[in-house]
Amino acid sequence: MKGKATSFDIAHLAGVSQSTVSRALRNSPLVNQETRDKVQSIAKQLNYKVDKNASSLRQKSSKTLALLLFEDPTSDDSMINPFFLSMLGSITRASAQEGYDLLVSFQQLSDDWHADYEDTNKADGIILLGYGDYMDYQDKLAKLEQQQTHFVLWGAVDKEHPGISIACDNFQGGYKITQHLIQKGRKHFAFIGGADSHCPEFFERYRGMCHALSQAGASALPIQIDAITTEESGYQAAMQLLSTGQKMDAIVCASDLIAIGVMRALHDKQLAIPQQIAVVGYDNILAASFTNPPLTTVHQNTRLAGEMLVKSLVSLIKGERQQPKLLPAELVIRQSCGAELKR
Amino acid sequence: MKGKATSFDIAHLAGVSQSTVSRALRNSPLVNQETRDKVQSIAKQLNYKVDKNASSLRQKSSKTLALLLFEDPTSDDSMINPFFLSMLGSITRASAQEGYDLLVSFQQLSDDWHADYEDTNKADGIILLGYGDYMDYQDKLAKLEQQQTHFVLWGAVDKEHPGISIACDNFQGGYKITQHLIQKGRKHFAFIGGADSHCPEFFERYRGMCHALSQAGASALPIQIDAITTEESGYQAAMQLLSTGQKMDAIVCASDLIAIGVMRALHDKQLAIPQQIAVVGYDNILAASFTNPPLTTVHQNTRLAGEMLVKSLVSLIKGERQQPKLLPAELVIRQSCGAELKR
DNA sequence: CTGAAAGCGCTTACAG
DNA sequence: CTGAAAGCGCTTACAG
Repeated sequence: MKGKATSFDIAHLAGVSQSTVSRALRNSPLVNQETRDKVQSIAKQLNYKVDKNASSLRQKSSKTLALLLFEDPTSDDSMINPFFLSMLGSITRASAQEGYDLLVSFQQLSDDWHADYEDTNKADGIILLGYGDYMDYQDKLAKLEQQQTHFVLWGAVDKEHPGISIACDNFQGGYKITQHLIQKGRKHFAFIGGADSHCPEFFERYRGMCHALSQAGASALPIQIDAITTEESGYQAAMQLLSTGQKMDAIVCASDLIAIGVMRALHDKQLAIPQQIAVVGYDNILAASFTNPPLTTVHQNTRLAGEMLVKSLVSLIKGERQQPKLLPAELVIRQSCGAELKR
Repeated sequence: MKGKATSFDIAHLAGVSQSTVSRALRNSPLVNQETRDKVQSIAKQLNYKVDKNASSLRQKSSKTLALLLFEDPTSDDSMINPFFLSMLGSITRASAQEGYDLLVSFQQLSDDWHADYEDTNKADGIILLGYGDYMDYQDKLAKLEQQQTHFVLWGAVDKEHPGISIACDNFQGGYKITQHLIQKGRKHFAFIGGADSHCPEFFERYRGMCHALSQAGASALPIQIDAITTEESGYQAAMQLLSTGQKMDAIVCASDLIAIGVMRALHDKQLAIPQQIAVVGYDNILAASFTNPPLTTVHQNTRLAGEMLVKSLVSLIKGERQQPKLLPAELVIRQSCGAELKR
């Protein structure tokens, strides 16, 4: 036998028609048990595998999902946020569980989004993941929607924007962690991370924080300084913040990576964490439990998130209607939010 | 126009044959510049995209690579080793750069390896990644080889086993880090991690260590305790090690995750790192720079590794012969290997 | 430079 | 329960 076996080869050997082979291999109840067994055993012997290209072409479905991770335009290619890597892991697992293959690709926002996976019939649907400037890609989402692409989005749940999104409750996360700091006696807050609609996830965290603050009777809004999700950006932002000379005893960061940068800045300036300034993060990446002091943060259940994302997308592909979903945020208390203030 | 546009629709609109459309879209020099432009502009208008299933079926090449990450059988599904996640990132990037899509999947070793990606023509080649018991999958590799699957393997470069492998020089890494510890005055060594042919990567690191030791005139072999690559496993192994009561002042760990567990054990036992016992790891994951004290480790250049893996595989697919490749290991000195011994 | 035709390897109505 | 046939949407020899 030269080259790979095809269903015709099997048909020939089994003495049946090729259509019957196809049916038998797909376990069609239409075909006689005996014939089916015979065909299947020959297929196994020949190490036959159905050609997915042919099958997908014919069925107009590839049983494949595509994961698009878009990255902060400014982040160097050195490192991807560990949080997304962890999401990637859980999405991979969830896809396999649902019987779908997973295509993975990173997108620089600058690219001419070649999210062609569905247009080219390589994937049946797309999962979109990543922080980044929401305004920049909003019209790309609209375009996807208009082309009737099946897709789900990780991030901010928002009725306004196109597509189904799954997200952790960022407002709740920001609220909870701030409330905790207030209980610990903190009074003067700063927030580091983009707090506007360009960054809806960060913005929600910020709004949650403000809510907790106003509930506690704080008069002033917290100081806020922009930063993207990198350690360096967090470091720079903290330096800028400190140079203002404003009084503060707690810094809420939009992500753990930012928080790690902030802690480095505070160490450089010889400010004690948490005695002088408490620092908290968001995401609960592995490194957060090893910082000095260990970082208090908000955990997002990536396993569950990946599952929801995949399941929703699969439902969408099957033509079912889907609702956006909001997952709870969990506070992880470690030492960086710390001790009571010494007055 | 109902449904997606096909090359026939374009042919119709452009007033040429479908074959010409196909040629024009692939920029064939055979077709008249004018015709080509016309076809391409119509295609753009219709938002036409070639169907990859049809095209792959016809060309017998999918321009897709598959990445198979196999995991430690015992590791819970909670976490993938950050080192592999980082490899995954660089492989994704490298694939895109080479013009290939990337299919990602995790394999439990227990599974009936459905590495069917190439058999089903869904991928042109496979990248294999992961620690794990080498003996367990050796025959699977042999089978891949026998089926003439194109694949590259990350891990131990070894003439014996089937397939092309790319690896960091684990022997060199183990050698360098041990040598460094010897210079710092350490005398009594232990190694934590599987040191036998089931785990060729760890074994090489171990052998590098032994070489440095014997070169320095150490008489005895280091104590060695098995552990898989998880924090918990490292913790357990260290506890076991400490319970032996053996004299030691340096623990060399086969991975950072193991080292992190070992450090936790030493803290629990109130042993000062590095004053009483130095600890070093391997992989240079992000968390390693935040441990207390920061972990001395060996860095593997994942960006380069991903590139080599992808490039070698692509060459293999093109029918070129390939050689295994060995990348250098880089020592990353932090504080856990530490201060001079106080005597 | 262009077109008509064959064929990649399947799945699935249609007819029996 | 089975077979002959059509067709998924391309690419590429072949002929002109």
